[in-house]
Formats: sequence, structure tokens, C-alpha cells
Amino acid sequence: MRLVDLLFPAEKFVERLLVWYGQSGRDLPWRNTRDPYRIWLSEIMLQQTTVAAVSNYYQRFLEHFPSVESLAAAPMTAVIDLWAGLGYYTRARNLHSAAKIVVDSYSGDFPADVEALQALPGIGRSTAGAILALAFDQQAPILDANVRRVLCRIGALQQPPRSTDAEKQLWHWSEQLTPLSKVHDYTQAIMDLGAMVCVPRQPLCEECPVLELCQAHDLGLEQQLPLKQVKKKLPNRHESALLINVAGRYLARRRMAEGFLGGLWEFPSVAFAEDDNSAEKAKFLLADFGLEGQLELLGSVRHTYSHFHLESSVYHVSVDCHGLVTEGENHWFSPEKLSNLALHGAHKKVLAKIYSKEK
DNA sequence: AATACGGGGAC
DNA sequence: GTCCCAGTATT
Repeated sequence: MRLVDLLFPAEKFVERLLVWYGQSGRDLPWRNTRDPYRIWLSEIMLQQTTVAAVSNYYQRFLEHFPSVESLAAAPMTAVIDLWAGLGYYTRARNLHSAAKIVVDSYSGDFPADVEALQALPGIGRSTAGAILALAFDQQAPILDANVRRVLCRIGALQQPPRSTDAEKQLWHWSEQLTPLSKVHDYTQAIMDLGAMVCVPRQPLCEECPVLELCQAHDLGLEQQLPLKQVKKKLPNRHESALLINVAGRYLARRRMAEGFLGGLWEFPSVAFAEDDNSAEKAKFLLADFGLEGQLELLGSVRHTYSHFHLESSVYHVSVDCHGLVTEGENHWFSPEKLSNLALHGAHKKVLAKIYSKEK
């Protein structure tokens, strides 16, 4: 493929964008700092996550871990507990291991170098660029969802934006536009433009400072671009989840640290095929704990993940002893403790079935 | 090149 | 319901 250059001078784009940013930019919790630790934390939290979802997590996380040293010294479970609800939990694991590397190999100072940053777990090209631009004011391009959309429209890119060719073209344009000076402001500005004006649906073109440079607008394609990705149907999965009650307390366990929903808490559950009997599976699971009792189906909850739907059949059972449950990752919790537990999203819905039962 | 990886808000 | 979000790592 051949890379296309933008049809206008980058300086013209940057100049207009920065004027607009000075008047209309957002005030966000991670702005007004050049602390690489804070910039890095915000960038990781914001990967594939909305600003609204991140704000409170960011503040709370910093209260517990105000420095990279404090984060590196923490147990992984404490980091996961603070991340619970944000999603994409590999980010939390990578955050923790990257913190240790920064402390051990860089004396706690983030390297101002794109290769060194990208070598840290959880930091790809765009996040490395963001840290360089925002913390060190170094000329480095980013390509997040905001910039991707702005560039798809500015350059009227007529390809699916996540295709390999499109990626190359968009990075080229991002490099072309990223200025040598005022990179910090420029980077915040182009993200704000994407978030506030050049929004996914019904872009506010009349408010756009670079409307005259926009190829999509010239062609009347601002509503069509970026092109939509072809979506595939998500498969369904099934499980039975158990609310095992002993003297008003319920059994929960922490998932293994690695893998899907790693380190989060959940109720005992077992997956089954679509045509299996959920009650039968629940009974066997209960027997695995050395327990038996009358299972009551409280209903089912549905939860959608990034790559499948889950339907969880929720069973309640009251038993009079703790069975084989003595140690390990299993614990008995009162309902009050459960509500503060780092349960994953599907089992927060499962937990809600307790309260609907108790009323 | 395709897939795994969460959860919530807007419509 | 669908679409989208300050993407990266693995296969």
C-alpha cells in the first residue's frame, strides 16, 4: 500500500486546534500534572474505558498508591481489589509488574524513551506516545479512539479503521500532525476534539476548529466515517452459580490470579453445555464441597462480556455445616461483607438475588 | 491477521 | 438490543 499525506500543512491544523483547546478543553483529574506515574496510571485505566468510568477509580487508586514505589510494594490482590469493576484485568496485573520493573530497573523513574516504555507490560505504541507527550513533552504520536476517529474524518479514510493498512495510514497521519513543541497541549487537544466535537454519532461540525481542513466534511461523509467494523455474533455460555448459606453467611472464592477475571471474587459456579441440566450440575458442585441440601432456583442472570454472553442459573441452598470448605481460596461472608467484595460483574448480579430472596 | 480481554453509558 | 470507549498481548 502507499501512504497518503494530508493535503494541508500540519502547522495550520495544530494552530487552530490549540486555540480551540485553550478555550474549550476539558478539566480532568489527571490533567495539570506532569508526573509520569500519574500520567501512566491514567493512560492504562483509560484503555478501552470511558473517562466517566475512570475518574473515581483513578482518585481512589492514587489514595492507596500515591507513588510507583508504593504500588510496586503492594500485593497483587490489593491492586486487583482496587481495579474490580473497571474490566480488562490484565491491565491491573501488567500495571503491577511494570511498577516493579520501574522501581527495580529504573530507580522509580519512568524512562523517557519510546522503546523502554513499550517494553514495559501493558504499554503499547499509543500509551508510550501518550506518556512521552504528556509527561515529558516529547514529540510522540498517539492513536487512541479519539485520534483515530478524528483522523479517519480529516483524511476521509475509506477503509475499516482497524485494518492493517488503515493502521499504518493513521499512524502516518498522526506522526505528520504531531508538533515538535507544545506536544502536551496538542495531545490533550486532539483527544478533546474527538471526545467533544468529532464524536462518533452526530459530530458537531459547526463547532469544529479544523472544519475547513476536513476531507470527510468536504465529501459529505462525516456521518459515514469512520467505516463500521463488521461485528460477529457473540456465543452463549451457561453456568450454575451457588449461594450456599450457613448461618447467614455465604461461600465465595477468589479466582486464580491469571486468566479471565483473574483475582476477582465469585460464588462457586460450574459451566455447562446448553442442553445440560443446570440443577444437576448445581447438585454435583455442591457435593464437591461435601455438602447436600435442597436447592432452590432463584432465577437466572445474564451478563455480556467482550466475547460471549453468560447466562447464570442461580441456586440457593441452606446447609448446617461447612462441609469440606476449610481453607484455600474459599471464605464465608456475611451479606454486608459480600456487598464490599471485589466480585466480578456477573456475580454482582447473582448476589442481588440474595436480597430479592430475603425480602 | 484474528482473537482474547469487561463493564457501563448513550441511544 | 447496538455501538462505543485515552489498546495491548497472544496466538
